[in-house]
Amino acid sequence: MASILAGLKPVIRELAAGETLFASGDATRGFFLVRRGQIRLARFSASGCETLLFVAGPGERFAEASLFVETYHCDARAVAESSVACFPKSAALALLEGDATARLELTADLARQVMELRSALTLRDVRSARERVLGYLVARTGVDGRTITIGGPLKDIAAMIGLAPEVLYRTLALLESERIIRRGNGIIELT
Amino acid sequence: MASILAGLKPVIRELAAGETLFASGDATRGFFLVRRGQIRLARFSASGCETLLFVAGPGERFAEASLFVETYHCDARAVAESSVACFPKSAALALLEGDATARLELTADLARQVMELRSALTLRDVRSARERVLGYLVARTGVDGRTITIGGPLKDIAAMIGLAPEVLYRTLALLESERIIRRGNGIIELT
DNA sequence: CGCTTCATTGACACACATCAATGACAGTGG
DNA sequence: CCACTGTCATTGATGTGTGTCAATGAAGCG
Repeated sequence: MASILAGLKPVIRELAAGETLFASGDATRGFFLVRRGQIRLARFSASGCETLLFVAGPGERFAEASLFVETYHCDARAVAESSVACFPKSAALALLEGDATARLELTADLARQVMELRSALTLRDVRSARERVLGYLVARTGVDGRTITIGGPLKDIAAMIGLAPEVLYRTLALLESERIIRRGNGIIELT
Repeated sequence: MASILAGLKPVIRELAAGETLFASGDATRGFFLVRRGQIRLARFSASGCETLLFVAGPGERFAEASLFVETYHCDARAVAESSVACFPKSAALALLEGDATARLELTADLARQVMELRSALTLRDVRSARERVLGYLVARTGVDGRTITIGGPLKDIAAMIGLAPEVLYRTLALLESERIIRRGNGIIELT
């Protein structure tokens, strides 16, 4: 990911909790990378009800698609005190036109995102918490096909796979009692 | 859209209703453009339940991401008797390296897909069937911000937003009784 | 040491999935 | 032209799995 950004000079912006980065209808300035904190992307319908689109955490990019449209189509607000890097639209597009490596990389990266999102979407259709957790674990096994390293709190995983944290805790405990998984320090192992 | 196709010689393939274009695990041949009919992209989880990813209609491309991986990750089946243009992988990749217009177009399309998939994923986090259906409807309103045109059976929409068909029927009936929506011939209108 | 966040387990209610029955409708073939 | 068949839409009844609330303990942190 860093290589795509290597040729660009981002503008660092610090945001207080609750501060707005951009609003729906604003002219697009470029895409962003979260350095610290969380940015909440949401859309408000005419009737005023809010649709949460995405919550971007550290290391995640968002609004890449803004490179190709004139105005933002959602609101971006900092959940907590945050720091984001802003990559200007014109520079990013120029890089895309000029640098063969960068353009293939961005395209391939977007393609990978599409596949990952499709996988995540498929996982959500599994009703059973047990099967969904197993599906997630299998999908996240490392090269040995057995070990999953947990980076960050379990409740983040719960949010990612669309379960209440308590349900995830219970399910993991159940799977462990069935000897299907073993849990260690920041590690889960399939048996 | 035609521009991306200008430099390629697609292979035209005719499909009978129900015929499979490719299956999960098949070696990628390239991406496709629907000329006539409808192609249904779906994925089956280990437990056998189906996730509807996309229904591609005339003029729509699909499986672009396959250019960057070795095997397909979903099934493509013709809903009705259809005709698709197949753009071979190698030729498409060569075009991507050479033609700036084609490259930007494909990248923009992938970026749009990422946005749509994120929206779909976010929608799944809405527990309440009522709110989820409303969210879907709001996201699918046309230019007037009020009208949604239904192309295809309601049960396909149910699958797309992760609800049992019966629940969608019930929810729509409820919303209609509350005067929040009006239903007409293949049309839903927000009030 | 408080204070906060995370993890864990228990109890409970409710919303959704599921099964079932019926009607509407299009397509098909005799 | 009319039974026949299949799919879709609709509504009812029912069970269960998940969300939610609550209480407790553990661990990191100022």
